[in-house]
Amino acid sequence: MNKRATAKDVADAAGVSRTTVSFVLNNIEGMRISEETRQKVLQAAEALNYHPDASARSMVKGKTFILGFVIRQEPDKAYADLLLPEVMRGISEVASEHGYHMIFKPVPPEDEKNSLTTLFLEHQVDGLIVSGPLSKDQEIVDLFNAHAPIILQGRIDYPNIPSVDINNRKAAEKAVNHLISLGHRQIAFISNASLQYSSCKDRLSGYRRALENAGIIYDDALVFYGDRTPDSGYQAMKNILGSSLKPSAIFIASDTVALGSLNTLYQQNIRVPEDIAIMGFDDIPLSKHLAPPLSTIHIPAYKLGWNAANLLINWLEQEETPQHDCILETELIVRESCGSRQK
Amino acid sequence: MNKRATAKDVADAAGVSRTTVSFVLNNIEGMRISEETRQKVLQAAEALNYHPDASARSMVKGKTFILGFVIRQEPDKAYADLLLPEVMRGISEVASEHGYHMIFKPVPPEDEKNSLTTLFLEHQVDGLIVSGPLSKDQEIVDLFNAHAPIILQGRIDYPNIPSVDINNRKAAEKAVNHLISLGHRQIAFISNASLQYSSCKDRLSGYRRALENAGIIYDDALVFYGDRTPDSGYQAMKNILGSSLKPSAIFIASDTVALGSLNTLYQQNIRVPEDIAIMGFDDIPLSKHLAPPLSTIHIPAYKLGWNAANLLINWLEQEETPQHDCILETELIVRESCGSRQK
DNA sequence: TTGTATGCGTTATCAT
DNA sequence: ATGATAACGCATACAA
Repeated sequence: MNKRATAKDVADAAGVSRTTVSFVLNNIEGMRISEETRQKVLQAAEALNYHPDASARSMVKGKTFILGFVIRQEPDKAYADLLLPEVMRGISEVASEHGYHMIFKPVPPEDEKNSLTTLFLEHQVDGLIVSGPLSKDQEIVDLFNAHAPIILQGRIDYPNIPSVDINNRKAAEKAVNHLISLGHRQIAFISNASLQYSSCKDRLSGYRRALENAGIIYDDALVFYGDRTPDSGYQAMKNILGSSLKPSAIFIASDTVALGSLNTLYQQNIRVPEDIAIMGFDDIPLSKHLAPPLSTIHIPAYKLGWNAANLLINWLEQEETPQHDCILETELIVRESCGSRQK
Repeated sequence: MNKRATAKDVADAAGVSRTTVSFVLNNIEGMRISEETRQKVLQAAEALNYHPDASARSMVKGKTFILGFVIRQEPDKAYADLLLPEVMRGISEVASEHGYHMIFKPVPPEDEKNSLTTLFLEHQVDGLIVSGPLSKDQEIVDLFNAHAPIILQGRIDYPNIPSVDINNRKAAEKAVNHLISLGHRQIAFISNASLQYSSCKDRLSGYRRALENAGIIYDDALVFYGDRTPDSGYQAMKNILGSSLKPSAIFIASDTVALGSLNTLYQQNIRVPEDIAIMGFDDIPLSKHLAPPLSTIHIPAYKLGWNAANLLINWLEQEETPQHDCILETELIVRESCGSRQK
């Protein structure tokens, strides 16, 4: 890149001072500038293709105009999340509108060199949106208490940290109720991941609650665990089929995990939904294209990102911490994998 | 966030000058500093939790330490690309190792306010990795001629711009050869997207070449177009089935598009591979979990990103433009969707 | 071996 | 209405 024009160059070209240039270009209210100089400056800037230097600007403003979107997971898991791109799209759209950029980064907990705190300390970002935290995450708590602008996408076991989320328990309950309404009583559960994550805990509790409301006894033996990957779903399903359990339906709390489970069933020539009903969770973009199309719970991923970014930017610009969590509605999507009512 | 400590604070605490602090912290070679002051500075920095301010550092160094990863597509299409997360992972891993951050952004061509050039002019990034360019992209050419550090992930019709890519033609040929070796002669083609993209053009030409090498006459009527989405594959497949054509195999130059096509077949009770053979392209993470598991061409997405980032950072640090393109190998993945040899 | 002085490109506070 | 000038936090050439 050839050398860029500075404000001084524009000033020289227009025959005014740097201050005037700054006033004109930033549209300062108080100062009334003669239309003549105004035009001169504008033209000079245009001619020299002047754009303010981001570093210089951010140094003097004390702001980077950069939002961090960080995932509390190992990179391979983080990037495998099929809902993430939609969340990112929501964030970056809002960011873009407000003149912010977004840096994306997996930052697993307990990573010394690469902490959330460092991002603030080095002043790389103005604020953070943190996705998929563990229930206990002391660093987030500390940061919040130090008044760092930080929005959770998810939930942790600590009050008052502004968050954008869905009601996982309620959504899971909705999913299992659907299965129950279809006549299923023996319903297995495959968790999306370990119960260290609050979303997993909440989905399990929704499953349990739906069962109990229907007078079905909750049975630990029917609960299995995935780790967000199709492979884990493949394995979990094998375990179920290999056991003496004969569930007529399975609620899998992640479409991605369900993908692997479906694969097991395909291999063993077990038909869905004729032989077994499958209910997913997440509504990843391809669930509707699976064979059979997967019934699931729709998560408004784009809106999740959109809301998180808006809360954060509002916080940054208005200097006020959001007072309320933002809980978005989920939707039961009935496709074909659960079939219709059992005889 | 409470006020951060500056180099001056560290200097005061250690009882030395700011210069000394800088020397110690940046490990300047020439200057030999007494071990005593060295320790004093280190301890003071530690105690104050000092981290250099990114904006200030980048202003004085004339570098942002930020890499831009931009997609030449509309946001909704860009974020729907299921291979992208792996490419990002490759980039961000390398970036991270070298102390760079990555900003990700869809920047469609012809977007006035949001151009690649602006990113450089405002000095938001040190360099760019541009994914999925159209064959003709004047802005990229101009930028390259102005010596902007820019790596293509893909190819455009202009020589010498450093790029990281696969050999799309050869890969497509490989895929179609497999179909031919299985005994298929009537092979339809669904393009991943419009031929404005060179990857699409190249895949089509590979298809054509394989046909001709096998003495099969190329027929325009067998060529259909997707637009990277499952929906477009769904529609294309409907068109094929609705026509008088009766291909025994279809090469779909995108697994994502194939997903939709598979859905059409499922709905119409057409079995894969018994009734029709399907070959994909991309090897997105879930292709192996589909029913049936999809035969496809594996693209080393992570390595694509990894190489692009390495080339770019090398360019930035060594000040030398890469001289050679980096063409990565693809691999034919045989799973179940093509079946075995036809009788 | 360490300190002084200057510059990076902006914005913003003062005078004029 | 416009122009000097200071300040932001850091790195570094030069001086001591």
